[in-house]
Amino acid sequence: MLTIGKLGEAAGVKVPTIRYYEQIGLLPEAERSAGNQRLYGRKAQERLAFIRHARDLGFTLEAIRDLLSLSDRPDQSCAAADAIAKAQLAEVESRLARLTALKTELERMVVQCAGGSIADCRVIEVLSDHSLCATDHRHPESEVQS
Amino acid sequence: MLTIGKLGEAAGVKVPTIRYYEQIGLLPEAERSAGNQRLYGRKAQERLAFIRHARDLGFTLEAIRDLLSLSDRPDQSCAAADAIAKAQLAEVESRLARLTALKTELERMVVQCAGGSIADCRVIEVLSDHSLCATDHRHPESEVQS
DNA sequence: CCTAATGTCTCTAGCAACTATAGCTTCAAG
DNA sequence: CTTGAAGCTATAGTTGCTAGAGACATTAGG
Ligand SMILES: [Zn+2]
Ligand SMILES: [Zn+2]
Ligand SMILES: [Zn+2]
Ligand SMILES: [Zn+2]
Repeated sequence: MLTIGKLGEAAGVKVPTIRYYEQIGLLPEAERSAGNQRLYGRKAQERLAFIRHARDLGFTLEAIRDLLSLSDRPDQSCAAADAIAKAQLAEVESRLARLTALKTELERMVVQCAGGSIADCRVIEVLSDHSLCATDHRHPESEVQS
Repeated sequence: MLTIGKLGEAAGVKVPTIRYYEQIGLLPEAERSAGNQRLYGRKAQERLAFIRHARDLGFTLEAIRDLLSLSDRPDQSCAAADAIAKAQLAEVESRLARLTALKTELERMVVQCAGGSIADCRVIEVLSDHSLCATDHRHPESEVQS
């Protein structure tokens, strides 16, 4: 049995984060020692590692909640899990597209500025006027979820 | 002079957002009409457009605050503004690198899953074990702000 | 001129996913 | 037995908004 500190160290998760996960019901309430301190076994360790890895891959806590409850029913079809992963992939691809456009514009701004005074700064100039941009990089209004 | 609604429409910014910007001091306190409603002139319009464009390019409100106060002193050197833009470019590049790695892993997961039961689901399997990943995609620091 | 429909006002609370602080109690090493 | 690290709870702060309540202002139609 691990204390919360050891568990956090093992999983690469900060202690308050573990308590937060318990509070929102992502981790079950931990066993307690005689002195009221949390104790964790191997199952909790695996669950936390799963959460950490999914977070590292950009899944939201809501998606992770669903993935965890799916993984608790091994006999069912994995279609729902695959759908969550595909949705996450789509989300990442759309952010990638947007960031690529931003990178283009930021590079242009930075390269075009010859230095000098603010009055002649290309950075300030472009920020003041989107028509000086090469691409349409605007923030998409809404995301669709299927 | 524009009302807050017209200004928001003109700049593509929602009304509560404008009030929020005023509240945090990013926009100066607006003039008021006889009936206590906010009124905006051309200068406020330009300032809001600047903010909106910079937000679209991913700058934080803190960075925008600095950029605005720089642009209010046209005689000074633009080095500080350029530095902010370069930092933002670096930030975007690092997020791009990370998202690219995530995309790789998510694609692998999704492609490798042959369907079937959760017990055999490659998505769940990979999420349970980072050593099944092809790249090191771990979270170096901050994320989010789509 | 009156009314109904918008628009605007202030204030508060909520979202994600933590992080930080304060003021305790418990544990382990020496 | 003492001390300092680690744990506990509870609350508030972070970023950049967004949503709601309940009251006042403005505008268009009849
Ligand atoms: Zn410059
Ligand atoms: Zn632009
Ligand atoms: Zn699957
Ligand atoms: Zn991995």
